[in-house]
Amino acid sequence: MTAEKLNEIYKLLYSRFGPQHWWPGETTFEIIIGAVLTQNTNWTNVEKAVGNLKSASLLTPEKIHDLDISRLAELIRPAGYFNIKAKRIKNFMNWLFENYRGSLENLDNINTQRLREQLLTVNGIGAETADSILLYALKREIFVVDTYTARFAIRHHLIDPDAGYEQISDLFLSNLPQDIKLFNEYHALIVRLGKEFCKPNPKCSNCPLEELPHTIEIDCF
DNA sequence: GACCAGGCACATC
DNA sequence: GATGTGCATGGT
Repeated sequence: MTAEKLNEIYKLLYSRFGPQHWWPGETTFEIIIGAVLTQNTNWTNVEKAVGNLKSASLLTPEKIHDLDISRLAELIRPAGYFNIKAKRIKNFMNWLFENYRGSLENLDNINTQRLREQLLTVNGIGAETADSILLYALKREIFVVDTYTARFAIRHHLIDPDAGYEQISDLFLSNLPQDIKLFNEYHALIVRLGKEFCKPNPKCSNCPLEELPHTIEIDCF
């Protein structure tokens, strides 16, 4: 039941919006940095911050690891929360250098769940950031849950309104084929839907999913 | 000027 | 274990 519904929704979203080409980033490392920078922040602000790092030719693990934290904070200022995010990026770099000699390739040998647990030990990397890194940067079979995803799942009665992160992520993982490309595109399409229609305010109108039976719930966050 | 944006950790009850 | 708060820029 849920599986069919998720499949139907996916087809509707894909036919309406087409492929979203996620994650917008040229390298694995850029995607990881972007995953931290985008925490509770508009993507256009993240692009400015990433642009600053690129212009300074600093977008490699070695350079960021060596970079002075106050300089890093200054460069990522447009992404907001720049002091805390500079710390979080540094925490990730320290983890990478202490455990994997600073090489992202060395993560390839690690089992997905074990890697997820390790990422979650890094201060500043929570469930969504870890999962974004795992799916979009490291190409693991993981479904990312963000604000848009939670709002979408609740409004369409796919999940209990006070479900936690793991529960929502499990909804997709358990009812979709285990396909990295599908997980990638589905999440990106939910975000696209969220940006254009499924907002907290104003409420949904002219939503592409309006024709779906039993899926429209106007109130709730 | 208010509201929102691809969260997270920490304090407090 | 739930609930509240700080962190901050930039677009609408």
